[in-house]
Amino acid sequence: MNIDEQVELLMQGTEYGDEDLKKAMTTELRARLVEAQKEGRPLRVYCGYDPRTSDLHLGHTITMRKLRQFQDLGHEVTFLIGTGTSMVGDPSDKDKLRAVLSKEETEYNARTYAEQAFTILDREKTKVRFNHEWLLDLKLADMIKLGSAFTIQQFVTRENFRLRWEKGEPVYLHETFYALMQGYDAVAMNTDVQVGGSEQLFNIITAGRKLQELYGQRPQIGVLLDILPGTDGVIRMSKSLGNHIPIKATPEDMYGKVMSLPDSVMLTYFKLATRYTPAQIKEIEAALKSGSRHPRDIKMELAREIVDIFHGKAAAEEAEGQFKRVFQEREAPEEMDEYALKAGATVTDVLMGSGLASSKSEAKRLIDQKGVRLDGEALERGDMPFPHPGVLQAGKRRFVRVK
RNA sequence: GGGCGGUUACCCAAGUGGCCAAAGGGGACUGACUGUAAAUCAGUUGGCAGAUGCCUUCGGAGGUUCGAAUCCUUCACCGCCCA
Repeated sequence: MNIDEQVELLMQGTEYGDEDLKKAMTTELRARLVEAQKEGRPLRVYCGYDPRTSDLHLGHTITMRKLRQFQDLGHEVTFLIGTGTSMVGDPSDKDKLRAVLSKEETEYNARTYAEQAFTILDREKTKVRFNHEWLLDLKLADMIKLGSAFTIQQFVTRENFRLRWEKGEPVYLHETFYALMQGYDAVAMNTDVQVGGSEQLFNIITAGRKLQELYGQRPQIGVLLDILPGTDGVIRMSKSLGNHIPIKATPEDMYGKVMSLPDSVMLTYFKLATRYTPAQIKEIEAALKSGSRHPRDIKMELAREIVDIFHGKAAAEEAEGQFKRVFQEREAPEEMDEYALKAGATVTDVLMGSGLASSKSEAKRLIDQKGVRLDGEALERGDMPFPHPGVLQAGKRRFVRVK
């Protein structure tokens, strides 16, 4: 891959919210790549992860995908776990104060986090580091030096703080340390490139670069990635909003969730969450625009790719097969949970016993809404004895085989 | 330390003595439509019961009242302001 192609790949999916900044970063990245090649040294690249959850979703993986691209181009990648920074909690993408985590929680999360990250990163080539190693040893004198590079105004005008300020919510002093601490990570590791979400603009570009200069280093290049929307297609993917695709989801579930995305975000997904190259994505974009390919088929390709990444090709194909059966042909899936019919059980009993309904009222509601079918026929009453063994269906996609 | 305000169902949020299982929005679920969706439309969204019936819920505990999410006491947590 030549340098131009490398730059195109590495800048794929980035979002700076400002064209000039994007141009500047692209130019700097290009220059640094040329230089590294000439000197025969890899770039030092890192991304920091806040170990406040152990349950990763697709949104968490987009920076890992980017790191992997650097890795594949021969650069040195550090997976940095924010054991020090998490004591503060990044205020960047929240309009609320974040809870401070205990050391135990943090360590547990960090371990499972890294483990899941290796479904994307190359384990052999990845350095894992913890920023408490250098952050917690900082002296007050160091903090003063770091603090001298920033003004109160910079923080007050930051949108997330400003909103809280205006709403009369507290903004704690220690929250402002976060940017300094993250910036210092770049200094401590003397990095060339830092990858992060676009909400990391302040931390990476303002704080990181400024502090590196303060310490006589060359400022890093920020590779800021666009936000991955959740399954609603609009809001950033997050578990608390319930619009996430967990990477531990079963292949079938993952495939179905991807298919439920609105068409409008398909390309974003290709750019951020798949192994596709810029050239391949351009092709898809063209096919979509000209109408030469059905959007549904393109989305199926996306779903296949994403399931493949986490579960492998075979599982992806199987998930696709099941999806076609259940949704396109409206038939029952091949594999489903089974439930042993007990003598004298009513329809309601079976719905509850098999977990299709969590209460009798819910069972009744489902039946009233014509959402319950046995072998394709709607059941009318909940209080009648269960007619006969067969495939029991609640809604469109929940099935149980009653024996 | 002082003054004031808050705590409601999955989330946000209305409700200031009976008409409150509790408005509205979001989310979720069901149905129609469809390319699987999205959008749109209709419905459901505490539990139990063969209907207008009963039980549990409005931060915790206790009290006033025929009757409380609503009033009082107290405890806990949170916020704002003044020092």
